Amino acid sequence: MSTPRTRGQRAGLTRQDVLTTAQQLISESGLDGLTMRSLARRLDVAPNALYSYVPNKTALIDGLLDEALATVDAPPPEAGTPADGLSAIMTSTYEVLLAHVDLVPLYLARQGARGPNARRLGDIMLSLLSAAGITDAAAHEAVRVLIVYTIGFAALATPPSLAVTSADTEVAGPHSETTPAGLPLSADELSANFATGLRWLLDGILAPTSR
Amino acid sequence: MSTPRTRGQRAGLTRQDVLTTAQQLISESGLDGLTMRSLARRLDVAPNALYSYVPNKTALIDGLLDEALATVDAPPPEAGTPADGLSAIMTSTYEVLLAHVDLVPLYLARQGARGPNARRLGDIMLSLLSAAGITDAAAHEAVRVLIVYTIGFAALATPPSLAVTSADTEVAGPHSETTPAGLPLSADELSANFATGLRWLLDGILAPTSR
DNA sequence: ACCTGAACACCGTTCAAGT
DNA sequence: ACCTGAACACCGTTCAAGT
Repeated sequence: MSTPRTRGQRAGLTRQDVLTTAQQLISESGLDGLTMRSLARRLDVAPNALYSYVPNKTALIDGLLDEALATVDAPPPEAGTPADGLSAIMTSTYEVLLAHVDLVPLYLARQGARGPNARRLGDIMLSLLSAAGITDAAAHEAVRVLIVYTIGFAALATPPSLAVTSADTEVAGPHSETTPAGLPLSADELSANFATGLRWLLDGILAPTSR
Repeated sequence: MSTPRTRGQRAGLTRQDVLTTAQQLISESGLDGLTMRSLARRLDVAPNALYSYVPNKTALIDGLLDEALATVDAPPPEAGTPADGLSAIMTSTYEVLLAHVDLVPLYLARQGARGPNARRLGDIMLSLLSAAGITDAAAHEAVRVLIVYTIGFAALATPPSLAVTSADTEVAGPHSETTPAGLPLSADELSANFATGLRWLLDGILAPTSR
């Protein structure tokens, strides 16, 4: 638009530019605010220019997910008890997810991302469990439960229908009621709720020989 | 296509036809197999004819979600202990979700559906908790934890990238490895995993004065 | 009320060509 | 290697018109 580039001229993009701007678009206008075309528009290139940096939209989103996970604070495996370590890593993950609420539905849709950072976190969790004497199948069970619980809970904090556009639900009766489980909660209440359930899970996981 | 209807002729559709066929399309070809246009094609009507039965695609999907939840087996609140009742209702929900794997990402995206059937299940859970002496905020906490856990776990059983089209991930090295948490599990293993975590949660929730 | 025709404003992606 | 132009095969939704 502004600088009318012609045929052979370069825009000087990098893959980082593409990812960063994509995240910006999502932050600004939600999940469907990000299209290959809107992204290209923002970067001031033609839509198909993006395919020099990303094989397709799916890969672009995978990149976003993994980039967010990179900021999860993984405590050194030696410090503290395994329970504390697991609690810390899940809580940090929860907070990172909250900082990227709009990505949460995507994590859920592809059940937890597959990138290198996801693997890194999984490995740390396994080593913490191993230090607590839990290995093999039982350890993998525990990891799955914890991941599912954490992402799922982050989804609760996600404003309903981020990805949904026209949500003109019919006007309710006299009292417009709360959601199924009485959803309107503060972020603090939800965090406390998360912590409570996490403790239950960790107690169960780490209980001597599964109770 | 087949019977060339003209201007004023009716196709004789019902809302049920629309919902049923929509579910068929999803079962056959996944989430992006369902578009307003593909649905209309299957029903042999023009795309905009659907808007006589459904205000938009979002509402259509909400209808699908609630219809699935209608089949959840809610045990009579009197039979057995609250723990058994809660376990039964969550297990039934889990099974229903597994029977509709392709809908799970949608449940997650809108965090648990809002229809009448969702409300019905929530109310039953609350009354079971109440019978166990858990009310108010604590009860709502527990409901949220259980719902999130159940939907989240169903997501684990969902084949990765149901909604993702072109998943030509790069070919791995010598050994094509497992997913982050070692995902390739049988349905039975996952169900057992679900049951284990559910027990942990119920133990925590129903423990005398939160331990 | 239920349906069609035609259109609007979009999508993601590919193919060929330029430097 | 990086980019544009142009096109393909789609979307969801609306508006006007027919019976």
